[in-house]
Amino acid sequence: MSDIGSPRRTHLAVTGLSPRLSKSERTRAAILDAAREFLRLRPFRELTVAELMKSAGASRATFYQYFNDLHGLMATLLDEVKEGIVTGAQPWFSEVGDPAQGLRHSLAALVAVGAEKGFILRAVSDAATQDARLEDVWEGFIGAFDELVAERIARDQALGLIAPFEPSAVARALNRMDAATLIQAFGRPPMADRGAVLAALERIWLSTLYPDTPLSGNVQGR
Amino acid sequence: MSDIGSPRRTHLAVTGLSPRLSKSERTRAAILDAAREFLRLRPFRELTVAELMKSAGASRATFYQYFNDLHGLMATLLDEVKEGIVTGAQPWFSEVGDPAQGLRHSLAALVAVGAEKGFILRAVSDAATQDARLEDVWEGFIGAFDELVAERIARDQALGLIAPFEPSAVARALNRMDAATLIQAFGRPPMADRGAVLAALERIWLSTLYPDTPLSGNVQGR
DNA sequence: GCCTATATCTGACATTGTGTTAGATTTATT
DNA sequence: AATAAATCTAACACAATGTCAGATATAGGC
Repeated sequence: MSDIGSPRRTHLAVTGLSPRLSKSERTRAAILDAAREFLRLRPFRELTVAELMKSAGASRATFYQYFNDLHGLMATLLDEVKEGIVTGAQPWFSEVGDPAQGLRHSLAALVAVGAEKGFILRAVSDAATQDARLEDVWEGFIGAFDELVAERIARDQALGLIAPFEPSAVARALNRMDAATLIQAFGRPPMADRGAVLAALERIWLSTLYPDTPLSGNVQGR
Repeated sequence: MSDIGSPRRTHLAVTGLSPRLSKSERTRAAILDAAREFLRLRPFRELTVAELMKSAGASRATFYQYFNDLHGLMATLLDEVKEGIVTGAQPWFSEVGDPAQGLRHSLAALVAVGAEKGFILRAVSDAATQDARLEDVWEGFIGAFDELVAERIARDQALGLIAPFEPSAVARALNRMDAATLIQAFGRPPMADRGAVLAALERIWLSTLYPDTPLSGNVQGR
């Protein structure tokens, strides 16, 4: 959790597992909804607090009750995406079954999440450019995968399943490729073809790490 | 040339092939120098016209004599880098000699340029986030390579040198990888190790396109 | 239904940086 | 010295931010 997002908080009436959201929870959700709705169609650079809060149906001052600034809001949106990506990546990381198959499943999940939340990834990476703290959050997010992937590669190298090479630079490059590709393909309308994107990433990852695995199905392109 | 950069221009005293720069040429160069100097160490988000022109030794108003805004300036800086990259990429594109060797040379040149001008690439890609016109320029820059690479792949596929697959998505992914990797590695201090970056890119590109080529030298990492 | 804490609203403010302009002044060139 | 080009100063309007005080509304417990 990135902690960037939230300012002074008041009592936060936690009425048990209330089926209904408290007033402040609803307001907060309305702001996040409005932001998602906006960013699905328009770039972060055009987002202003005033317009956002008009959509959210509250006053500009209220925004600052819930977020320090727009970058804090973006950090919150990123947190939402994190989970989906982390769990989607499990098949390969979990190290059960055929590694190449696991990698394939992980990539498929990554592309699925990317296609759904790509606009958030784009907005966060755009916003990170303008704010040192958010930039740290964003790079921490990607950097975490750098380490996981490098370690995963190293383990299969120890088993002789992957050729011996220094894994960390390769991991970094592949992860940047994924991030940039998802953002390019799904960061804004019009969306690219999911299958084509998946096929490309699969080809590159598998060729690099498990070159003896036959590339399934769409060998001839989509 | 991106045309974004320049505003109203006056007479532009061209005194033949003058060995010395005219006054306006010197001012313009001073601005660009100051920008490069700044961006080598600090991110684009911290660049302001006032501070830039203090370093350049001219008044704030003068800036607007030469550039429409900071994004225009960035477009100009990008133009400088373009050339180096395009010529560096020749070996593979030119299609003489062993393709895998050509690719290797092209990648080496790319990494060399990246290590030198990476901070400009980072600054431009950061700035592109904030300005629709510059964003177009930046994406056009990368998109141009997407097409070149896709065509180059298609040609070797026709010769049976590269496995058959739909080239454009792969080209896009590999190019995004290169851009993001160079920016990550060399976009700001501290700089990454050139050799390690080159080895990683080489491995990925060659595995994907020419998998039967033995990976030279640093197979075991550096 | 009342009361109180919580949340919100309005309207204003100072701040920062942008891009433009007018008119005076410097500098280069011939 | 004369002229044109380049620069300077100083001011302006503008957009957006983040903050604040005080008035007002609203939810939920009693």
